[in-house]
Amino acid sequence: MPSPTQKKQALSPTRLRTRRKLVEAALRVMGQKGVEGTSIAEIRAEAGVSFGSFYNNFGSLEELAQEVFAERAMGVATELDAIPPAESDPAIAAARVQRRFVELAISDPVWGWFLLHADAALPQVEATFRKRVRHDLDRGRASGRFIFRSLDTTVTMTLAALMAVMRRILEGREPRSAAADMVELLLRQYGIDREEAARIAHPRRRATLRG
Amino acid sequence: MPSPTQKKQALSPTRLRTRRKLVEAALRVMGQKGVEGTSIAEIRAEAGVSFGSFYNNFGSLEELAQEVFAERAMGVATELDAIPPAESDPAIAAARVQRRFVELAISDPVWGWFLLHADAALPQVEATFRKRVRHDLDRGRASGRFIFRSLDTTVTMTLAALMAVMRRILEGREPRSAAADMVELLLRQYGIDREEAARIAHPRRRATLRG
DNA sequence: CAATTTTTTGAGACTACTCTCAAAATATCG
DNA sequence: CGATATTTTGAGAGTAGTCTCAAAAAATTG
Repeated sequence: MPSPTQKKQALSPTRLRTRRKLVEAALRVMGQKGVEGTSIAEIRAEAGVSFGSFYNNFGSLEELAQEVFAERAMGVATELDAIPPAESDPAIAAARVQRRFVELAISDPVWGWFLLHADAALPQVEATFRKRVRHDLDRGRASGRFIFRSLDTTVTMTLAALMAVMRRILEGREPRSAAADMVELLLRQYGIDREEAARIAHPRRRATLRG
Repeated sequence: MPSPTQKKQALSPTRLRTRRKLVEAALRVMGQKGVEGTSIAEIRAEAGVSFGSFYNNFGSLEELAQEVFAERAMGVATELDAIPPAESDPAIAAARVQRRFVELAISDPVWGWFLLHADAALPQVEATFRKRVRHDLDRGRASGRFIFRSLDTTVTMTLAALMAVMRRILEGREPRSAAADMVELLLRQYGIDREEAARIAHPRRRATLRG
């Protein structure tokens, strides 16, 4: 037994392969049926390993789900950090990150659906994204670019918008262009005026509005 | 057996009392554990009736959940329709309805939690509220008061905001005042400018903003 | 390659739930 | 009140899933 202070006892290649099968199977199955709607039996079957192997690697379904999220989320974070090499305008930076986040999910629906289900089931998911959004909005406000009363409420609404619009697009109920429309509405929330919000959210399109 | 065309064969008082017990038990238990996280066994126990009586009244948990929602939602709709006796400004009307909606839920947390869980589990819930929000926003846009690109996306974001802010307040993570802050941000989304959004969302408070 | 350690395997014990139905209780009615 | 119809009851059969552990298989090591 590894001592509790030892964070990672190097895992044998064999064990690592089994873990990998489970993590990948979990991403697929949980993406389809939700974290709570999935049984260990299903994941074990999809992964092609035995019950024993599941328990040899994870203590519960939730632990496995957390591992799936942790692995993928790290990749997404790296991707998002790489976008604006050095963008000084918080509005442009936020717009790019938000838009890319939604587009990542819709270009990889298995991940997108997993994320939506995990968001409802794992507190860690909301906490992770909340931290990042809060940081971005706080900087924008500190610089005077964003104007709003409550940081918490603005963060809550931003996260809710990201997830809801992502879901609607994945369901095929809204077009991909909804991502840019969402960004425009979020910028307005942050106190950016209508014309500028349109320009930033739709860099190429003419900023015409019905209304 | 009543013919399928007959919508409602009048239910006997005895049967009605059993239904009532089940509906009220379901509201409580599902509010706490979620629609999907609740078993028939739990509700039956909470209601103090037998398994047989459950099946004599409802075909499934989901059917019972729908009945709970249908009954309560009707009451809420009536309440919301009664608010602005004749408010012509769509912005003021929307602000009042949205704020009252959140306040209804937080003043009756059992209902609030049921609603949040049901929103995730029953398609009918989202459909019901969506219809109403869509109607209100569409009128506001037609009158020229609201300006936005996509009605669908704006509706999606509004519903997401209502549910998310309601949840955060019920969790005790945001103050009750978050409801008004939310309304202010939603009005900005609809194209109302900052000063006016502040005035409408916070009728009594001085409209001072940090930023 | 034989001994040792690690990992996998899956049948089986257990738990939790769903759904049924014959009998009992209750309500209704002439 | 006695006869009939309605409703409730709960034990029990069936299903689906969790978790365990002794034995088998595979990997590692001297």
